[in-house]
Amino acid sequence: MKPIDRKTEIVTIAAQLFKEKGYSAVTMRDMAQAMNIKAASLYNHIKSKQEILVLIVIEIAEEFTNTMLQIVNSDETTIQKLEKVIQLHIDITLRNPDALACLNNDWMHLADAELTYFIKMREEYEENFRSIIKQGIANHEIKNLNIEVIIFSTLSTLRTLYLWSGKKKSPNAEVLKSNMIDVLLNGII
Amino acid sequence: MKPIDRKTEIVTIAAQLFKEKGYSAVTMRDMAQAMNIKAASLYNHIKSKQEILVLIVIEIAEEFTNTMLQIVNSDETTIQKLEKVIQLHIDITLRNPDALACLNNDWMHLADAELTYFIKMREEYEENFRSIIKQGIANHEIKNLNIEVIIFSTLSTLRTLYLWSGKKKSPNAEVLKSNMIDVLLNGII
DNA sequence: ATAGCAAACTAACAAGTGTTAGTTTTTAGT
DNA sequence: ACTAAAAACTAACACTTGTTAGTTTGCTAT
Repeated sequence: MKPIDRKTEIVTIAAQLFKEKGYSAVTMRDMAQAMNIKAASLYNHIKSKQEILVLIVIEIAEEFTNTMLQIVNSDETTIQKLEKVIQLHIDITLRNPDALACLNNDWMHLADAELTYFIKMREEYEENFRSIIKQGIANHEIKNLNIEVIIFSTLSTLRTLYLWSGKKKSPNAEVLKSNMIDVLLNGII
Repeated sequence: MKPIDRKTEIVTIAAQLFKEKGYSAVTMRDMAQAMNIKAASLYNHIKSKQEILVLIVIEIAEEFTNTMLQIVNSDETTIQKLEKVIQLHIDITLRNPDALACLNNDWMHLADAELTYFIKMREEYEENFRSIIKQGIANHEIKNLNIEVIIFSTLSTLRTLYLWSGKKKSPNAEVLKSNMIDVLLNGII
């Protein structure tokens, strides 16, 4: 009795396909073929193509948002907070790299309420990240460089972590984490 | 007598649209509307939708490839080489952020020979970058961290620079460059 | 065995896709 | 003013898209 239902299977396969070609380029018939069924059969399980995208993107976005909120509100040092943020990205990405790719590349194909909701979460996340850095600079825990450059380069790296999935040269989670902390925080020279 | 011909206009507008919604989600009718003409009229200037993508992506990819080759083969220090690579990305990105977005997100929609060609250039670029880092580690100019993590985090940041375009908070080219060098090479703490 | 139900199927739709053919308008040089 | 080229247009094509309706298959619990 494997408890994964058909709907979850569809969403999982969809995420894989979206990662490769992007939401718009993947057709319902593509997904169906990947599951060895016909396109119409998908509709016994899901409401629409949109719904699949929402299921992939929103849940993960909420996880990021919620965990980030905890980190920001904890009373740890800036460095510790940053380490936790790095950990958060690595954990979620390694657990579901396809969904992460989707979140990064296909969020703009969300519609209506979900699109608004996603954008709000994304801004909130960035704002919380900014406040961590800001405090770190005030504390002199972090160098007084251009804050936007710091945020940008760190988030860029963390957001594209999903590209590691399936690469032979990628190290395991622990090595990845410690090296990532080293590179992002201490620099490479 | 402004020398930009109609074909260039189409490619420019297409790049803008591709940046917003991705290659697959942009229709010929979308492009036409953005130019206040009908879709069929586009074909007086371009051969196909594919051709537009090729024109946007390949030229820039070649510029990256060629300049990287020069940098690798120059006899400068590793640090100087890395600074030049950062400079390269900033220069090209600021000159044409839309095309850069396209190169990053839509290259997989290239077809046949151009797809192969692009992938070859991309691998070559990465391999050259890797050899710079490798030599830097051998020289003790760069810390002996996991080389793949170094490559990945640096390239991630440089490749997503196009996201700065249109942001109010983005600094000018010089400030951007010096801060980027600081953050990427020396770290933030 | 059989009823019931989940999940597959076939067939079809209306709208949207890239693209072509043929025609008219606009522009520029004499 | 006239001609020729450039660039727009209308109309249509063949195909693909997401989705719906109605039907058949296959499993599970009685």
